[in-house]
Order: sequence, then C-alpha cells, then structure tokens
Amino acid sequence: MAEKRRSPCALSVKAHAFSVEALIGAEKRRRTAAEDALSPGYEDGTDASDLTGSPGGPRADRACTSDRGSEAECASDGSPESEDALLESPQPAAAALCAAPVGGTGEETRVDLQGSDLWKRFHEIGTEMIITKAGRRMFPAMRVKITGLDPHQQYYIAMDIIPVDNKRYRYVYHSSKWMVAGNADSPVPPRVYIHPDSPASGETWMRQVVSFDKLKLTNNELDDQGHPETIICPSPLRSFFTPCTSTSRGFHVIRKECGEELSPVRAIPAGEGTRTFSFPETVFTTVTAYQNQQITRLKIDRNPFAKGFRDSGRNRMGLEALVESYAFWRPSLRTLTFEDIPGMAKQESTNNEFYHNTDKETVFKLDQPCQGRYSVPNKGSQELTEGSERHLTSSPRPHAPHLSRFAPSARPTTPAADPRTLSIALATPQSRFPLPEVRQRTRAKEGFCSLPLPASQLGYLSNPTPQGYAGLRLHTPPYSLYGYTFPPSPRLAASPDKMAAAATANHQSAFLGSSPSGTLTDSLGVLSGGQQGLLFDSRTLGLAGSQAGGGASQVTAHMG
Amino acid sequence: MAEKRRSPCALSVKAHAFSVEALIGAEKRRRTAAEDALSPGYEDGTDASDLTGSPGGPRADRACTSDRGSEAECASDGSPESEDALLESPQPAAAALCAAPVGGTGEETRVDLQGSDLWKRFHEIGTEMIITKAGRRMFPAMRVKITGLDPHQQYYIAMDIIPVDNKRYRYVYHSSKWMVAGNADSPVPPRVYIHPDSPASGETWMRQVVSFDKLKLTNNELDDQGHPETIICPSPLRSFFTPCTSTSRGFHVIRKECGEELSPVRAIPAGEGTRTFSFPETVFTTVTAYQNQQITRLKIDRNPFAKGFRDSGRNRMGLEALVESYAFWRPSLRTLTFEDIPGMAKQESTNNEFYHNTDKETVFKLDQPCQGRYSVPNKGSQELTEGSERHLTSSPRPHAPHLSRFAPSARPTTPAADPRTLSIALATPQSRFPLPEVRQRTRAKEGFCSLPLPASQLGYLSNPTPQGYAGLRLHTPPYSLYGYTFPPSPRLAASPDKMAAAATANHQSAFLGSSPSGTLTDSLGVLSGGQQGLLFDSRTLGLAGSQAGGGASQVTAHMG
DNA sequence: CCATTCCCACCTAGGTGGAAACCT
DNA sequence: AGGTTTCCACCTAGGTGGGAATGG
Repeated sequence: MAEKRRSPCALSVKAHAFSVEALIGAEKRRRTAAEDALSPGYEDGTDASDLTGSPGGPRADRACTSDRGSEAECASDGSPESEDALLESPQPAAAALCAAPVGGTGEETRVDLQGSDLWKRFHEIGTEMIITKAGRRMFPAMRVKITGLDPHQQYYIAMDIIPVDNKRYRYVYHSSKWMVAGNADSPVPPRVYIHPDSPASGETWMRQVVSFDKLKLTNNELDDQGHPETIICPSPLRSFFTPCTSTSRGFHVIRKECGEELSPVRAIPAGEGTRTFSFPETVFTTVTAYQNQQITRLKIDRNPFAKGFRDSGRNRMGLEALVESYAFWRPSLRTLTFEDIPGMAKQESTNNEFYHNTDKETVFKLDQPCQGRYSVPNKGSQELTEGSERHLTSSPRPHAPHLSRFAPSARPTTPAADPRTLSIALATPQSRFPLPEVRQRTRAKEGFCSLPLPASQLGYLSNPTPQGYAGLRLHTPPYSLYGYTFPPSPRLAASPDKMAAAATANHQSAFLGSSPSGTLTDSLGVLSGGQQGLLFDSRTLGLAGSQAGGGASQVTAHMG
Repeated sequence: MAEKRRSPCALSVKAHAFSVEALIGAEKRRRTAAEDALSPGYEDGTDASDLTGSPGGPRADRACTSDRGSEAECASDGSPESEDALLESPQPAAAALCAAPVGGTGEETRVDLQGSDLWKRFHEIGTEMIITKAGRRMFPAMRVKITGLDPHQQYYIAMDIIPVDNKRYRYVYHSSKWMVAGNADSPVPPRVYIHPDSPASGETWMRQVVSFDKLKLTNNELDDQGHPETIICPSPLRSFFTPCTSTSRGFHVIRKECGEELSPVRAIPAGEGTRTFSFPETVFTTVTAYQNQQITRLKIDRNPFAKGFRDSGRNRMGLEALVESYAFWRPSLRTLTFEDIPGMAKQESTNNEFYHNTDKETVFKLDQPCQGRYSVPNKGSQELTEGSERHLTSSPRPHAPHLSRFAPSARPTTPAADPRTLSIALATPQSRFPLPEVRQRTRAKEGFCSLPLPASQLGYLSNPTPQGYAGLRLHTPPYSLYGYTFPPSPRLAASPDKMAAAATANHQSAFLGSSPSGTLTDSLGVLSGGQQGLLFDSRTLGLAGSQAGGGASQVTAHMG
C-alpha cells in the first residue's frame, strides 16, 4: 500500500573558500551581469514553494534525514526491493535545508539554499534531472545566499556534482519504485563548475544571491574536459546501459590563495580556505527522459519555460465542454478564465489583441494553456498539505514513455544543521501569505477540472519519506505565482538606496507597477539578461545581511 | 544636388593594457560565457556586410580619413553649411579600419575592429545610436579581435565613449543635413565600460573576439555612477535641449598593474601599460529617435532584432494588392510568400500551424511582416554596389517622425594603419560568396515591390564621403543571412580540436546542419546565452592567430 | 513645434517536455 | 523492447523601430 520509492539520499552542497590575493580594488563589477549572474530571483518557482510553512519545519528536516539514510542501504545491498528501508545517514542530523561547512576551518561562513522548499518538493518525489547532449539546465537551479565571508577577500565559488554511489538505477513504472540495476560502469570524472563571476570579493558574493542558473547537465563527454564550459557531466552514460547515475552536487566557497589553482576537471582543493556545504535536498537522479510523472508535473508546474505544458490533460475535458457551448459561455468564460487564471492574465496584459482574436483563436488559447489548469487563485482552502498537493500532480498520464531511473545515496560530508535557523525562516513575514498556486490546486480538488486519482498513485504518496513534510502549511508572498516569487513589497524588501535606480533602468518601468501576472517583476534581470540582473539582484530580491525580510522560500541554517 | 551631410569625424577605439598581478592559473574560464561574452559571432549582421570586397579596400580607407577631417572644421566654426568641406584630420593617415595604439609603449598589440564594413556603411551615412532611459544597445556593436598581448599577463579590456566635441547638432530634414545647434550645455562625464570578462589573461582575450554586445547607451543619469552597470551614458541630455551630443568611443586594453584601479566613472589611467585604440568608423551620434531614414533602413536591414520592420512600406502596396485578390492568389501566394521570402521561412519551419491558420490570420501575417519585403533571396544580380544598395534603403517614408540630429567630430588619437592587413582580409575565401541579402535587394530593384525613389534622396547618396566605398563588391560567406555570419565551414575555420564538442554541445545539433533560416546556427551561444558562447566563440567564429581564415568582415590593421 | 517617452507588434534567442524516430 | 536522440509546439526573455502620447 504505502508506495515507497528508493529514498534519495541527501547530498550536501559544498562551499569552498579560495581567495584571490588582493585583486586590488577593481572588482569585476560589470561582469556580474553575466549569464550566471549572481542575482536571479528567477525560476524560484522555486521560491514560491510551499514548504516553508510554520510548525512543520523541523519535521521536514527529519524526513529528509531518514530519507538519506535509507538510500545508503539500498546502494550497498543492491536489492531492488529493499529500497523502502529506513537507514541512518552518515550525516549527523543534516537538516534538509541547511548548509554544512566541510573541510574548512570554522569561521562563520554560511550558505543558504534558495528555494529549498521547491527542492524539497522534488526531493520527496525523487528529483530527476534531464541530461542531453547539448546540455540541459537543472530545474530547480542551484541558488545560494552566502554570508559570513570576508568582504574584502577574494573568493571563487564553485559547485560540483558528485555521484552518490556507484550504482545504476532503474525506475519500475508499474510499482513506481526505484530499483538498483547494477553497478555503474565507470566512475564520474570530477567536474567542477566555477561560478562565472569568480573570483569576486566576499562583499560581492554576499550582496546577492549566487545563482547557477545557466549551468547545464550533459551526458556528452565531448573531447573530455574543458569544453563543457558551462556544462557539467553528471553521469558518464558511456554505455547506453547506463542511462542515469545518481549524482549529488557540491557547492563550494573557495578562498583563493596564491599559487592555488582551480580547474574544472580537477577536484576542489581541500584544506583550510576551502569550505564545502552540502544540501541533502539537492540530490537528484540524471535521466534522459523523466521517469516519474510526478516529477514531470512538478517541473511543468514550476518551471516557467514549461508553461506550455501546464495543465495539459487535466481539465482539458472541462474546458472542452466549455468550448462546446462557447457561444453561450463566452461572457462569463472570459471573465473567469482570462482574468482569474494567472498566466492568462499575462498574455492579456501584454497583448490586448488577445481579446480581440477570432473565436477560434480564443478557443485555442483556452484549450491549450488552460487544459488542466487548476483554477482560480485566491480562492479555496489554505490548509492543503503536501500530500494532497501531490495528489493532483500524480494523475495518471497513459502516454508515459519509458520508465526507469535511479535514486541517489548519501555522500557523507559531515553536515550539521541548526534547526533554529529554520525557525527563523519560518517566522518571516511571508508566512502570513498563502500560496496562490496551492489555492489553485485546492480549487481543483473542488472539482473544477480534476481527474480521477487511481489508488496506485495515492499509495505512492504515502511512502515514509514525505511524511515529514505532510501537514506543513504552504506559505508564500502574495505576489508569488506559478513559482515566481518576490518580496511582498519590492520597495520594502530591497535596500532603499538602489531601488529607484534599478527600477528606472529596468525595462519599461514595469517593475514598480502592478504586474498582472506577477511574472514580469521577477523575470527582469534574472534569467539571461545578465547585465541588468546586477541592477537589482539582491537589492531587489535578496536579503543581504538579515534573512528576516527576504524571500519566502529561503531557508537559513546558521552554523555559528 | 550632391547632398552632403556633416561628415562625421573618425573617433578611434582605444585599448589599454592593465595587468592583474599573476592571477595564478585560475582563469575566469567559465565566467566568459557571460552576457558580454568574448565570443559573439552574432549581430555581425555586421559581418555579413558587403564592403569587404576586393580591390576597393584601400579606397574605403581614404574616404574615411577625409571624412574625419571634415568634421573637425565643422565643429570649430559651427557653421551649419560648411559641413561638406574636406579637412585634414589630426590623425596621420588613420585608416578607417585599423586600431591605433595610443599612449602606450609600442610592443605589437593589435586591435582589429570586427564588422568594420558595416560600421563604415553606417559611418558613411552618419551613424546614429538611440539612447533610452532603460538603455539601448548599440547596433553595430563593438567587437574587436586583439592580438599581440602577453598570453600570460592579465588584462582589463575597457571601452569608453567620449564626446567628439562640445557641440549640439541638429538634423535638418528638408536638406538632409547636419547643423550645429549650439554648444552642449554640459560635458559628458567620463564613463568607462569594463568588459565583464575582465580581468583575463592575454591568451583568453586573444582566443576569441571580444564583444561589447550587451553594452547599452542611456540618457538616464540614474543616481550618478555605478548603477548603469552595463550601461554607458553617452550624452548627458540633461536638458531636453540637448537631445544628442556627438560622442566617440574608445576601446582600451589595460594591463593591470598592482595598485592601479579601474573605475567606471573615472578616466582610463594613461601611461605605460595602457593602450588606446581608436576606430574612426565607430563615431556615432546619439539620438532619441532616428533622424536619417537611411540609418533607420540600414539598422532595420541589418539588425536581426529589427527584422520585423524589414521591407516595411516598400512592397507593401504589392502585397496589399495580393491580399486584395487573396482568394484567387492563395495557392501561389503561399508558395511564393512563405517559402521564398526569408524570415517567413523561419516561421514556417518552426511553426507548421502557421500554414493551417484561418485565412484572416494568414492575411494578417502577410500584411505585417511582409510589408515592403524585398522579395525572394538567392535570385538577382550579385553586382550591386554600395550606392545602389543605399538607393533602396532611402526610399521615402512619409511617416518619418522628427528629423534632426548631429554629427561628431574627430578626436585625435594618432591612429596609423597598415593597409596590408586589409588586403589579407579581403583575400579570405569568403570573398567568393555573394551576399544573400544583397540579392534580395537586387530583386527589389527588378520591380517586385519597389517604391519610387525621389531625386532628393538620390542626391543624398552622392556625397563625397561614400565614394570611396562605391564599386566595392559585396562579399560574404555562404551561410551568411540577414547579417548573420560565420565561416563557410565551421569545422575548417575553427580549431579542429574543439569543434566537435562545440557542435554537439550546441542546441539540437543544428549547428552543422542546414539551418532553414540561417539564424539558428549563428545565434547559438552568442547573444545572451552567455555561457554557451564560450563553447565555440572564437573556436567557431574567431580566427585566433591568423586572420586569413576568419570572418568575412574582419578588417585587420597591423601596427608592427 | 519638437524632443522625449511609452507602448506595441514583431522579431531573435533559447528553455521545456512530448512524441516520434532512432539505435542497439 | 527500451534507452536515447531529434524534432516540435509552446513558452520566457528581451531587442527593434513605429507611432501615439507626453511635455517642454
């Protein structure tokens, strides 16, 4: 009954410190805007996550920990059926939402995973990351907030992806389980992705969120090293037999010491000056095609670039029915659909023609992006739990392609989390605001356009891992929508001195305006608009210094 | 009759050398991908230019030189009518296509302006650059190839924009001339745009084309300095009376010496270790709206982002006529319009639905993007000259808004060019291939959808300046289309070792394939796809070491 | 009147998952 | 048969000039 997947073990994100010897004053200010800009605030479909919730926080922690443990066993015995066993992880009490410095001298450097709520959502299901030859971005992208660095010291920030174990995994669709499919045929070569803004001063790094948005995963070995400039090879996949290898990622803060060198194909230098922080919830499994439909749904629901697939197949029937009687419904339908459903609102605001199209066009629009759309936000219960949420995302899709994948195991990196910080995060003002998306789903439950949920899928939800999250309230700022998140009031959240400039320099001054869909604001200067990103970045979205006023999904773990 | 505009004086692009003291080995490899990635290969609508031609090369040089001289006079006397006078420039023989090191110790550092052909095209007319509050990119973007640096030395590459004089200018539409409108009310504060990849080793800089694609021009003072991260304020425009101030740009190569500092709001440090290279053809006038319709047309014709405006107003009548009898024309119209007209082809290939839309939709599509479209590519004469080309771009557009603008004057920076290198560039294999876009225009001349050309506009074309370019053959690689250019064979032009990786890492392997529209290939990893840019950059498009195999429009000037 | 600003349609560039094709 | 690749529709993000609106 209780459907259990191989609980992916927590891998920690590591951070090394590696300082550039007095790079004089000339910071690489301008370069920042770079692709992998420090700033983001984007894709935090992420941030809009729902697990930041109040009293359940610590619980989530625990769930993750046990999760991690179970994996270790799995990996060791290789038994395909023993996956649900609960093991103890090598890590002490590794909070799922904290950064654990490894290998460095204490100090008080702290690394906070941004959007950890979303990471946890994925982690509960079993995070999958697609890899392609051309390189595929990670969806919850790695985004961290760093504090406690020496403002005047130069640092490299790097991230690597490390295999959790040496197993190959396989996802058995009919049982919705992970199974060990043997040993990986080759070890994953060490790959280090150095943040493009490196080196930069501690001040620069701390001023904004450090994002690895543009990092890509690939199974292309290329001509070995160096080339996958922005691409990391998480799994060799040399043999077609090895579709996916469980990998984990490390996030590093490296203080640059004279004479030291950082290479993308070498392991991060250990020792003093280098700290590694690991985030268990960032463990993922590389696949060439999604195995778990729940992952697919969550990706679609949260990744802005997959918006085209949202709600597909869910309330299609409902909408088709509406379409049938379109002539009668038109007035109310328009009001309800275009104005109340987020995402549609965006189109409406940016293209008025949308309203004036032919009926056929309108119908198309209705049918496509709205099929399966949960419904109207700002309505419905706020008490939805993780479980019920997954409920909806796990509706069966008969056209699932090929099912089989892997689960990662823990890589001991001595994590240590202080639940206190979690409490702090939970106490942020954002906690007051319910998550619009959750409301949507709730509405869906009410019958607007839900589909029947098979027992098998229900069972899938009751595995031991996610229970830690169950019952958590979902919280997010009022502007959060479809995974986009930013502070309730940009002016209040951002450092006031630079806001005006950022806003004016922005595209069409929409920043301070009321963005109908809530996407415009967050999208600015975040994704690929590298340079603009620097214009507000952390100033607009970040929370340098104190986390109290920050993003909804930021989870902080104080190490001091 | 001979319509003369104030010949804009040549400003040189400067390059300073400023080395980072042994930044150890850790290059900022990965950061490169950054927005302002070194790589481009993009927007070289640029490269697809047509002046690379054979025997006319040296002539162009001369034309530019005299051009520059004339400006100086203008600026000094302020007479609106003496603009066509030919003066001697402060620069010795300043080739329009070379880099002149200034203020540095000799060595043999060389800076070559990429896409100088296009720059010259604009320069002949009188380059205008739009400035907006949010910041506007320069269209021919600054892109240079640097050679002669110490591979192991760390350098900053910077660029600044300097006013040519202290005058305000005004464009008189009826006479199509530039007139001095008084003195600028305030000096332009020194602004330095440091390339985001700075600092980097000489090897890094020389390995690829250094692009300032993402640089933006703005008239927004913001809260003074620092903020316009990637934005340079070319003109104060403090008073609405000062719409535009002639400015010039400098390109700098700065060797980082310990203790030195580079600030965006300070002038570039002079002295040894700092070299400045100036390119006369990069002089431009900042405007808030285009004044000269020829500039508008050239921008539209060459800037991929303005493709939507291509041919607008030219063959509109022709298409409207077609639309009138749409019911009868439909079959042939579709064949002719969507498949033969570039730009439409793209849509067709990427969205088959396009073909299956309602008639109304189709008509709309026809009317909008096709208005004035020249016609079918790959047909027509290849012998089009500069003059005749401008012919077409200067067709009158009754709805021209506000006409008035400026012309810059020369800023003496001791340029010196060696025509030999130009010859080398002209001798590249690319010379064999005609430019697709030119064919289009030729077709237009044949009457497909051309408009009557008024005498006044014709006269505009016969000013003394462009004659140097007249008669040049237009050359471009076979893959060049709509201003996109890359070597005839990526494999051949790029360093073989890394090509395979670059190609495979590319998006959907379209790189080596036949891209229907010709845009996919070149667009990859260039514009904002920062990180990807590093994947092929110079390896794919550049010509590290020898210019012989390089891009079609590269013009090299050896200083040694 | 004229320079500037703002909004818009129309592009480029590229990220997403689905599904068919491909390969083994 | 199953993993992988390729192509596709559909998005986001943002660059472009036109033209109306704005403002002196």
